Amino acid sequence: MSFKLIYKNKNTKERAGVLKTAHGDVLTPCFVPVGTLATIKTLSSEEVKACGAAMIMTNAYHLYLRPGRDILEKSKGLHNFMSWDGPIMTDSGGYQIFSLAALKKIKNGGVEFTSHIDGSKHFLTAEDIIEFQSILGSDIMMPLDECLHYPASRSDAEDSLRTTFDWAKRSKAAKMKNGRQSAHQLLFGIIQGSTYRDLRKCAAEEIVGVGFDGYAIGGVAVGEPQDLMHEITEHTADLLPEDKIRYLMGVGTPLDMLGAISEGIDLFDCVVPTRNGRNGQAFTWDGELQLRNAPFKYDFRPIDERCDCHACSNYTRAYIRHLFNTEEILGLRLVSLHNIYFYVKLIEISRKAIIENRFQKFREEFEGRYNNRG
RNA sequence: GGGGAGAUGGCGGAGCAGUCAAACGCACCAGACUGUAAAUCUGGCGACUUCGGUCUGCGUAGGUGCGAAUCCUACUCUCCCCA
Repeated sequence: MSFKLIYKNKNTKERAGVLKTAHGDVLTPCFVPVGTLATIKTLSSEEVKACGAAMIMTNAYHLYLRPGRDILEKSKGLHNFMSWDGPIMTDSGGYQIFSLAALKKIKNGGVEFTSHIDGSKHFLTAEDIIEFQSILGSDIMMPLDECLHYPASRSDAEDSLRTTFDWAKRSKAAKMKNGRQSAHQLLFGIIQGSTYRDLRKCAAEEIVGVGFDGYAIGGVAVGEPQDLMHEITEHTADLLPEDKIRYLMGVGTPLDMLGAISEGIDLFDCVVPTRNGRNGQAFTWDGELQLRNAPFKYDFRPIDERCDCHACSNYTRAYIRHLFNTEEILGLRLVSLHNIYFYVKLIEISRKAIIENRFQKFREEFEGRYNNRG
């Protein structure tokens, strides 16, 4: 058993648990920062750790292109390569089929794509992706899947589901075949199905039927309205076994995450705190700040007066605005650092509230304050 | 003293009779960003506006012409070269 449920409210759906991995335990709910190219952009592994992040995510597809298999093999895996000794999850490249659609073609057993770097052609099967992730030595592997845009036609969603299911089975078989080399690695199943409730149900049954160490809900936050995203998330989460970890892929904003926790989600990853941070947006207990904006010119308070992260303990909004204004790299770093710290803290505090049976009240208070910015 | 070049919106800099409220860049002001081809992208940037327009505008003052940032005259100011 890799996942243990520690607390589950009888009337509501939020849960607290612990996921055991080869590089340590992950307390859930948990937010996982995204470091696609084996770096949480602008931050060192030590800094990310200091933010309190328990686990990070990188991307197999991107690392396959650069630095490539050879270097990762010779560096003795990803943990060693990037000096991160905690748990690592690796995304397969399924999202890149979505985001780099023009460069991709789904063929029997895998995906053919044109490298966005040098234009070279590659064909990767579901098995290749698993094998590569075993070279990376990640603690959690994701199978190749297809993530559709919103809106997707029903027939596209059905076709895509068949592909994703086929890849899921092949991924699991490939992992089994790897034997001892992958024995310490977890493999999650991904539930797709776009916005079609019955397809989500069908996908959940099939994927759960194959049996994975955890279950991911994919294909959300791809352009659909917020309400719909939550509706699909809750509906899909309800279809998953209670004793397995549930991962909502690519979500989200602070409000999205608290909503999803209420829908029974345990794990999140999202680029928002880092990408938006690099673009000058800071997340605080009082809402979001666009630190590049003129009103911060003379604002000598920290980003968030309630935050004790490195950036908030030492620097002011006026200074950070100045750094953005002058395109100094430190600005990107300080806001990225704060945002990750804030995300991690928010979910940590949520976990505590869940265990103390007061999560809904906490969420209400947080939302009230967060939306009432000023 | 002689000869030459030029003055365009916050700055740099196109335009050289109509399609010019004036390219482009910078600066400035906003907005977006959800399993990262993102330190990126989008929009605004004379005034007023019932959002259709209206007015004021390309050093200053006149003039030509249906029409001028664009042509002519004078003036003011800058820069370069020669003494």
